[in-house]
Amino acid sequence: MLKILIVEDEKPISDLIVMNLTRAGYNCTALYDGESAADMLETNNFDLILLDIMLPKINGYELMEYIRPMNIPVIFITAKASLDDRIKGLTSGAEDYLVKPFEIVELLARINIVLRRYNKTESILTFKDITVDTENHIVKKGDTAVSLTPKEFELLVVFIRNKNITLFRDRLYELVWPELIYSDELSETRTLDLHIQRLRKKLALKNDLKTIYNAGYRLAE
Amino acid sequence: MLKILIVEDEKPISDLIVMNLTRAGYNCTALYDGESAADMLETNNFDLILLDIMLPKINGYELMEYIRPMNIPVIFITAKASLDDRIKGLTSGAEDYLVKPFEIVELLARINIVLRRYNKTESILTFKDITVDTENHIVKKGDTAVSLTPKEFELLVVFIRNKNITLFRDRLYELVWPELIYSDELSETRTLDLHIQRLRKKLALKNDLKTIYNAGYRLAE
DNA sequence: CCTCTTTGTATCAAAATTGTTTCAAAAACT
DNA sequence: AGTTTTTGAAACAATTTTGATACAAAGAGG
Repeated sequence: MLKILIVEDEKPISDLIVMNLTRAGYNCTALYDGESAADMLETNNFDLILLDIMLPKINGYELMEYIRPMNIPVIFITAKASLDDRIKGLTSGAEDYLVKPFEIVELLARINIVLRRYNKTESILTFKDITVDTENHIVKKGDTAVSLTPKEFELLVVFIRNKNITLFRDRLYELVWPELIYSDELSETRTLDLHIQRLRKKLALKNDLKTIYNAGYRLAE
Repeated sequence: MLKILIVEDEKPISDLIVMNLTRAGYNCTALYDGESAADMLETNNFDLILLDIMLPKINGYELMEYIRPMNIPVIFITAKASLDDRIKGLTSGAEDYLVKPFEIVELLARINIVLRRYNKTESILTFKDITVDTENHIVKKGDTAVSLTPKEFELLVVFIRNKNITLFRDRLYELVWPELIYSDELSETRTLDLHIQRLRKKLALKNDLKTIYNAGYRLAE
């Protein structure tokens, strides 16, 4: 499980982030000032840091200097919308930044991008009793191996990487059948439905992989 | 919660705006001159600014120059109805303008439009114990998920985005059944009533979603 | 109280969307 | 080349959503 450190002094915001990242499958640690963050980094390893600029004791920029040699990706969180800050944040070594207030979905998307860039994507994904080894293309339901075709495998990975998020039909075609999105009739093909059906059958996902009528599908716990 | 900055030196008008916007679910900050507005913008982030033209210290146009690089949408408020001002207001980068005295409903409608144009619509809406996640198409009453059909969902979103506002039948058809407004018989269809009924039943909104006889409906707390 | 207008509700069929089966073409593998 | 596997098209079935119809109930105004 990937570990994310959240350094944000506004408790409500921090809680919101922690709740959502936890639900998305990350191991979260929340701290409320720069000093304890520095301490924590002494002894613990993280895959990503979300860092507020305005912090008590040690501020975000100062902490950044401390983090840089560790080669851990950082996404800045800032309340200030000024362009200066944006530039300063990025040049000080952050991978990305978000301006408060931000959408959770936006945050999740940025985290995904940054982790991928750092090759910190997990090779073992899980959903309930389903385990997916993305490196070796092995899928297990409980202890028994399930053989999936390539497309089925891709689709499953997309769903697990986006669990609890509604994936619209368009989006799914974009992710799994990118070659189709510029051909005309996405609306007339039953391809997606077919693969959904196959996944549901092979992995007994009838109740977990939900249909969102007139929208798409969602893998929910 | 979306944050709106109101810069208006006439206290009664400012209070009126704040009261109504707060009731509509926005986080409001009221300031009474251009200088303190500029200060506030240094450190805080807003999703929209309502800006009076005639202000003490720094006037609206001058402040506008300051705001422009921040890429925050601005709606001008002006007591002057002259065409010159209209043109000047819009060309100086404002998204819209309102001439005093204006109707609150008008203001709310303009705000809605501008925020949508800037993609600053919130993805999580709430009304009492009802939560609507517009990105994931999830509706919850308390902790239990409620499944709504697409039209029901759209209608609910409209009501929550316009809570405490009476939505006239015409307006509701315009927003949820835009394809119908140019067909003739809106008056003879019971479609809206049906969906209202369904929303009331599914979400126990009998007392909150009120019928305004000979007008429309209002979702009120 | 009566009438007219407007709104609420139950029922049901049409329309839209999704699920399923079958099967042939394409791709991958011997 | 022959076999197996994978993929998606086509056709059809099932399900869900939607709105029409018809009638009941409620409000307004005399």
